Amino acid sequence: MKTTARKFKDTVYVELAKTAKALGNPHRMEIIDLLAQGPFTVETIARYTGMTIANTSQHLQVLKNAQLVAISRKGNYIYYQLTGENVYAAWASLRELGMTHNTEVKKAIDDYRKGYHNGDAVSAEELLEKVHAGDVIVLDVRPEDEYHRGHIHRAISIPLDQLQARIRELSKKQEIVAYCRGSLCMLVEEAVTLLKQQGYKARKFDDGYKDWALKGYPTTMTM
Amino acid sequence: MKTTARKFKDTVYVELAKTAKALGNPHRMEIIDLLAQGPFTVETIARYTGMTIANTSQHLQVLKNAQLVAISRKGNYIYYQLTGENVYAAWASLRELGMTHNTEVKKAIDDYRKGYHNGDAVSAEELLEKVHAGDVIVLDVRPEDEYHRGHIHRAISIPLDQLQARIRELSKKQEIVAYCRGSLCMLVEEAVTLLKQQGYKARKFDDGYKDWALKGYPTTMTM
DNA sequence: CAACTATTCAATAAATTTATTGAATAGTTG
DNA sequence: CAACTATTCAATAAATTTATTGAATAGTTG
Repeated sequence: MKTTARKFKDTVYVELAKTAKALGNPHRMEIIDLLAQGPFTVETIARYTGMTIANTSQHLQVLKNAQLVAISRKGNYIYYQLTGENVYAAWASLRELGMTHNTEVKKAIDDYRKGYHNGDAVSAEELLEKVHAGDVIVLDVRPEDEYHRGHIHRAISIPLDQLQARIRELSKKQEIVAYCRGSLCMLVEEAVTLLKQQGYKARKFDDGYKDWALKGYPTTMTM
Repeated sequence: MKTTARKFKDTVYVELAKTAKALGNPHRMEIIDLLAQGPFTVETIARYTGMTIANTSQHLQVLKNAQLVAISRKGNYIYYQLTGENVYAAWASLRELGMTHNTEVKKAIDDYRKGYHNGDAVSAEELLEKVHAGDVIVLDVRPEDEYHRGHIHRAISIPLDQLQARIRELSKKQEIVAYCRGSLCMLVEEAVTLLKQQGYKARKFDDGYKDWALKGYPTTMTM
């Protein structure tokens, strides 16, 4: 009886460690972060992370073997995607852990944010109220395809690289809350800085799209 | 600007990967699982996990460097403990991920549970209602010191190894819900089997103490 | 402060992980 | 079905992780 219990534990811990190990590499961390936004091809992932295609493929195989990502074919391309919500949930709780416990991470975030002067962030609860009340422009600054795959309810899309050109579409009278992927995505900082420089009432959302969706707050797809 | 963003990301992903890596070893997984119950000495941890003292110490150093555990001295002994709740939270979400996605883990749990025939488990919500209503005996079968460090509100303590001797303390008329550490702790299975054999109305709690406490459900300390 | 004891350290060998290169493969398109 | 292209594979070298052993250390107790 005791030995069976020991064997059971051994199996479980070995397997859980494999999952953690699959996450335990900087490149794979970044891949998961990216794939949380939706499916991407090996080529896109490689370009995004600055790795070679072969190396990217290797890391994707590791994630696939750990059953953290799955593939689907569309035409000539293979798309990689997370196998489920709890993959991102686990990733997010590691990020959370890092952000509260890891001195280096805290320092890096502080340093980076210090470069901008964007004031206080809007919390998810606060934003939810504002969305319900309808007295806010919610601005999605991610690339357009990510917006179409899913965005905060009633948000409008102006990707960061088009923001300067399309800034007139926004009103200077209404409050604007901008958001991007998550608490490690800094597109939103650039967006808010740009908006404020030009006299818009802009604030940033504290979390990102995925965290919003994970809370079960209202989202929309337009595919 | 772009390069700074890249550098920021690199730092963060490298650090997050370190945290994941610190969790990415079967022994360390088990250590975290144990430390979630409270502080323990190197010697105790070594005995519990079946490792040598030196090797246990090495693994504890890894966890300490990753800021997942911290030490405190009491008399001649050094006690190791988790640095915070989100360490267990991250561990638990990895466990959750394993339990839903990992075929080996699911198989191991099924096989092990199959050895017992304890019927359906009681969910946390269900148990909370029962506790409020007061029409249930909540039975903590963990070692007594873990009980004293914190237990489900109104639970009584009979460690598994004393259960046979002290079984008369329980009533055959009232429903008994037994629990132990968590969803990977199998003490509760043995306890429920024993109780049912002797004619008690026993069921098992689906989660464990830590998961209950993490939900913010009522607990008591008796130290 | 001497004796004691829990814990850590340093060195080492074996095992595993990682990135790179160039070739192979598998699937699609017309 | 031939040509094409995205992706994977196999081999390799360098780097990292792991367990073990025996010695060293740091802190406590009386």
